[in-house]
Amino acid sequence: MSTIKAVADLAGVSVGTVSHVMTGSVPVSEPLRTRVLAAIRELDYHPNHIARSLKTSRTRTLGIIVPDLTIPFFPQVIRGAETAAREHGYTLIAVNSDDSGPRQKELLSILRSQRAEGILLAVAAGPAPVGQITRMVQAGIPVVCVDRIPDRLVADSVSVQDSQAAQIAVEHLIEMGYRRIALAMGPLALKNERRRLLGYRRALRQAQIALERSLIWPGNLNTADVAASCLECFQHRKPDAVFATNAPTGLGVLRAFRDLKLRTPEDVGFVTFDELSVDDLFSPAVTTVVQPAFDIGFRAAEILLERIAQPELPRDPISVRLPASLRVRDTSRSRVEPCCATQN
Amino acid sequence: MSTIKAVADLAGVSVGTVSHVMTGSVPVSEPLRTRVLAAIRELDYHPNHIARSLKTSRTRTLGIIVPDLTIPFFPQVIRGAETAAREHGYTLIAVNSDDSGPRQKELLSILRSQRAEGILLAVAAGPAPVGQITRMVQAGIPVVCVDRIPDRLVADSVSVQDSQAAQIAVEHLIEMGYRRIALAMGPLALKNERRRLLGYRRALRQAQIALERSLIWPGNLNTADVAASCLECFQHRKPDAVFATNAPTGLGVLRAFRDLKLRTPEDVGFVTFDELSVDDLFSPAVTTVVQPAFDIGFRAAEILLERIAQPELPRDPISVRLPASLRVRDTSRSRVEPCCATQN
DNA sequence: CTGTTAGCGCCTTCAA
DNA sequence: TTGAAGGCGCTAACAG
Repeated sequence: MSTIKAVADLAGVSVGTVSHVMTGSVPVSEPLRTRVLAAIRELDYHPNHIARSLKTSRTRTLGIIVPDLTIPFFPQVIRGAETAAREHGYTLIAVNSDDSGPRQKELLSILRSQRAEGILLAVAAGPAPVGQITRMVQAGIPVVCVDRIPDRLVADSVSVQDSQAAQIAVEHLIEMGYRRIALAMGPLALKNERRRLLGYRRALRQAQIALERSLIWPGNLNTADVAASCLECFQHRKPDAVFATNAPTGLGVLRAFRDLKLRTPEDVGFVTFDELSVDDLFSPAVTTVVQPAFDIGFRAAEILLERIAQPELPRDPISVRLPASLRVRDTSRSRVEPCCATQN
Repeated sequence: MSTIKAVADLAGVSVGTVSHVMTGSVPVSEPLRTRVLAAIRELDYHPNHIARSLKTSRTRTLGIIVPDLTIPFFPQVIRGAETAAREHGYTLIAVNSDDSGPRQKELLSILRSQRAEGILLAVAAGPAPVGQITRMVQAGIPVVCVDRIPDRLVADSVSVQDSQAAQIAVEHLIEMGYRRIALAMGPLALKNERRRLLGYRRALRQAQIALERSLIWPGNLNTADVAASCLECFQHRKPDAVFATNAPTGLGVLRAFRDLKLRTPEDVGFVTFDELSVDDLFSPAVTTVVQPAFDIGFRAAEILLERIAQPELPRDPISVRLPASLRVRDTSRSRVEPCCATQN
């Protein structure tokens, strides 16, 4: 691997001159410029970012920690963040926490050692070590939370308008004629889930439907477990529709439907957060609350980059909440009023 | 951000001693050890990987370039590679090339500047600059190709057994009673696609079915385009089954079926490479050639790490071809012999 | 066992 | 406009 010195020698100039043509910070005469450029090509020289970073203490690197890259939502967030990062000459490095608190801690530490200039974080569902994050921010490494918003943490965050999203979903079900609407949700420890519950309650209240505690089913984000407990729940008090507040839960509910031989929407209505299948080609075509995943990543990265660019301004935490949209498909078409579906 | 010197000062030792307790390369007496550890915690010290790398010229970082993170196949490959990397104390950084040759070139350059110690590469579909890759390998940065194997490039590679995978899919269709089997495939410029074509031909030959040129439909990996041209193809000579050699193409074919109001398997049989939907919950449940995506990533990373560990051994290129499996579902059950489906 | 010190490759004053 | 030189934070001899 050739060094700046090798280039300088070959071009017959000093390392300083080579550096100048590379950074463009100081003007260099055309003949020297040309010779340097030729030497660079000749040697297939790739400047050592490591050394540059050590000198400048700028790595131009952002980190993003997600629970699991194979959940379709996150790659989109990453693409959004990557796009924003690239526009500013930054590289994004993505890692998985497996929803494990300890692993997240370790990753945060690694990223910090790598001197990532800022971090996008979809917090692990487990007990989150808020202290570490606070310390990072205090140490001058901005952190922006995406999607998952941890409790008790004052930080920038970008996510969907949880309660509004849940509300439109439930309102839609109500409009379709459903009344006994169950809420299959994730752990109440997650703020997002609590806010989705809020939207659910609000929709019911506005429709003057009494809330039934037994129709609220908290889960653990594990599809198999959700499927099992959902079977259980259906024994007791059968709802006429189910709204799932996240994708793993939604899949679990669908599995339970299959095992119970329940058809949607004939036997039970269904709406879920997040696209469960790749395309509209498959049935049941599930009515879905679609999050602006790319935009969430993009906006979060923009905020992060701004914090990096202006570290001295300790403004109040920025909270961006982007609207979700409802994609009405087959699973929520009521038997009662089959022709009133509001498509979009 | 505190430095090793700050830790040394606080602990009342020299920087060398701190370094020793961190790396464990040299024994340190217990009392000093304790004091150093305390100082590290006290200062929330995170060793600067940048500086360490500059000194040791080891970054313990691997790069992986994929066409598009949002294609479900790749996150699994990445998880596999990440797992292997982690077992060896390496970090994996993943980036998207958008199937663009120039972008891939740029990423390779960035990764090289970052001093990634090795690179996993799923080459962009466009014209691939083989020279750059060869140069990297010559410069001592091993490259292992995953999934996509470029032409005219002598390099390590890990992918699925393309021809075998295609063959079992087509054999299955034949066994199900289909005879006029169309092949919806990607560009012939990709070696993988050519090998899948080979498997198709072999299956037909062994079943003594004549090959019909008009039933081979090369495409461009774009779902919408495939759907359109597939409609076209169906005008001419209607096959009784279609085998798609990759996921975007498979989706395109399904769209065409929908537009043509063709049902599977009643009107036409269908098998595709790669899972199209998340779960078995959706219909049509598509018979699928499943690639061992995680293992592909895992094995590729292992080979890469071995190359890194033993740079001096210029062995012949390693080519690993992992077997795919056929997941038989509904779209390939023949009307002719409805009860003979070989489940697995 | 512990401390000292010379660079790793680069950027950036500062002089010339 | 160009060159020389210090030092970023750390590790790895080496000396004590």
